[in-house]
Amino acid sequence: MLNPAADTHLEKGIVTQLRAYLAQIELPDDGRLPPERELSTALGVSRTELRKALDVLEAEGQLWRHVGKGTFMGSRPLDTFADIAALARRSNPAEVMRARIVMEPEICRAAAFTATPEDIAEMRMCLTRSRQAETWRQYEAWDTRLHRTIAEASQNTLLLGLFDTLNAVRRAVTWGRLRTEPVKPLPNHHSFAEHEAIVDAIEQRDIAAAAACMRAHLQTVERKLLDRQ
Amino acid sequence: MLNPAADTHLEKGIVTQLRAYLAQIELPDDGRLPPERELSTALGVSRTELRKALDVLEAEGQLWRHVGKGTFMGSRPLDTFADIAALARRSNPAEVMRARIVMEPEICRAAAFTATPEDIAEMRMCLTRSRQAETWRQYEAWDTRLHRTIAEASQNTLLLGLFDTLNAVRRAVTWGRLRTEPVKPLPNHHSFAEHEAIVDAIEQRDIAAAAACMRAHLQTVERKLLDRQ
DNA sequence: ATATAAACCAAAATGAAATTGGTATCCGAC
DNA sequence: GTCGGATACCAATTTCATTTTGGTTTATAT
Repeated sequence: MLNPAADTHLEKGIVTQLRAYLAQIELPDDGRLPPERELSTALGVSRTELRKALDVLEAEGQLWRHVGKGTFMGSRPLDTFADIAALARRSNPAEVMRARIVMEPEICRAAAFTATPEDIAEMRMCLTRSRQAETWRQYEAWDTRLHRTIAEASQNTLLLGLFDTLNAVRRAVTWGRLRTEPVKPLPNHHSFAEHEAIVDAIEQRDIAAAAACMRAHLQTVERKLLDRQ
Repeated sequence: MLNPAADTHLEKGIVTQLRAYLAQIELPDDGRLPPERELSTALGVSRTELRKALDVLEAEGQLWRHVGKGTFMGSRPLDTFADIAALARRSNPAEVMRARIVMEPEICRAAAFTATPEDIAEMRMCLTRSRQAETWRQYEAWDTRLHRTIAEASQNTLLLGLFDTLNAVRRAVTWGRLRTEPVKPLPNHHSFAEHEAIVDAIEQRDIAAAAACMRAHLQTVERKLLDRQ
């Protein structure tokens, strides 16, 4: 290796050799090609050199790689974070509350316009059931269902899907000591009146009030989370 | 067991016994309760009888069960379809526009508060690049990137994830003839001024204006879609 | 200096084994 | 005969250890 030009030429040679190999090889449906360790012996080059060549092709966008998965021809599938677990891993309770405050009032605004009497009846049922709850767990179940019923009432599949995603992340995020203690919710719990104000606004088709009440409610929830030592 | 009334009474006794047990027991976060085999020995009843009691509570909606998973307090989680393809299949352009009008103005409002100068610089770049676009395709690329930069500027991973999901559905939904024709965007295209108003508002930290401008922009987009024959 | 081989790491896939709600069967008690 | 209890079995699901895979480091030789 006296000459750096010869060196470069050799590396490029591996790239072209790899290109030729990939052009002739029969690939499975998912475009996955053999693991690096196989490929290197098949091409008669060291794994280090093969990886350099793969780096080039990856930079060109001809293939993509992922640890544990393998190396694939074509472009990487959209890594849209629709993955609940991945989202929950990167997020935290503060973000969840902020996201709820951003989304739910507007969903509630839409729902005030589109909710059917049947929707509203279900909301009322959630209200009474949550008041009758004997444990925090039961209360939370009816609270969650109320919020989802409102999202359903928006009559928008996509909004409902986004709401569900948010909710799934909320459940998956680690709340730690923020969790409620195992005591029965008191009758003067702030959420009762706030929930009723929301449903009232929806029933009266007071669109602005519906959004405002939902926002106020969620802000109270957020504040209570911070208050708890 | 000479008396059928006594029989019935005994069964109800198991139900109330189970209710009392569930009220006192400490449940894990997911509301899962011990497997039937444990529960039956813990309560000193046969599995058959326990299952009858569980059937009652399940009919009441107090709990739900699933083979292999277990028995859980509360109501069955609705199968959230966070799957992009499934969402796109059930949705349509109208829903996509409505969802954008619900979400993006509020995300924009948050971004006006949290955007860094670097974020704003990137938004400005998107503005100039979209003006220079030679094709609709290029224009859309920069338009999409502008909207996503705004979502990034909200500094909320979860909101960004929801925005990405919405965007993925938007791309996946069938637009048909609503698609733009392959002509270069005209310099007086409505979006240019609207985009600049949005970025201006964000830069001046005019939170209300940022939300309002984004809402106005998306409403214009929606109207233009309807105008086109 | 550079390339190679080897070892190691964490993410992901894989597969066997255990768990769990649901169901059928058999047996005994009344 | 009917009903409850015990047992065994089934299929869906989870759990856990193992393997595979791309990425990284280290040591060695030329």
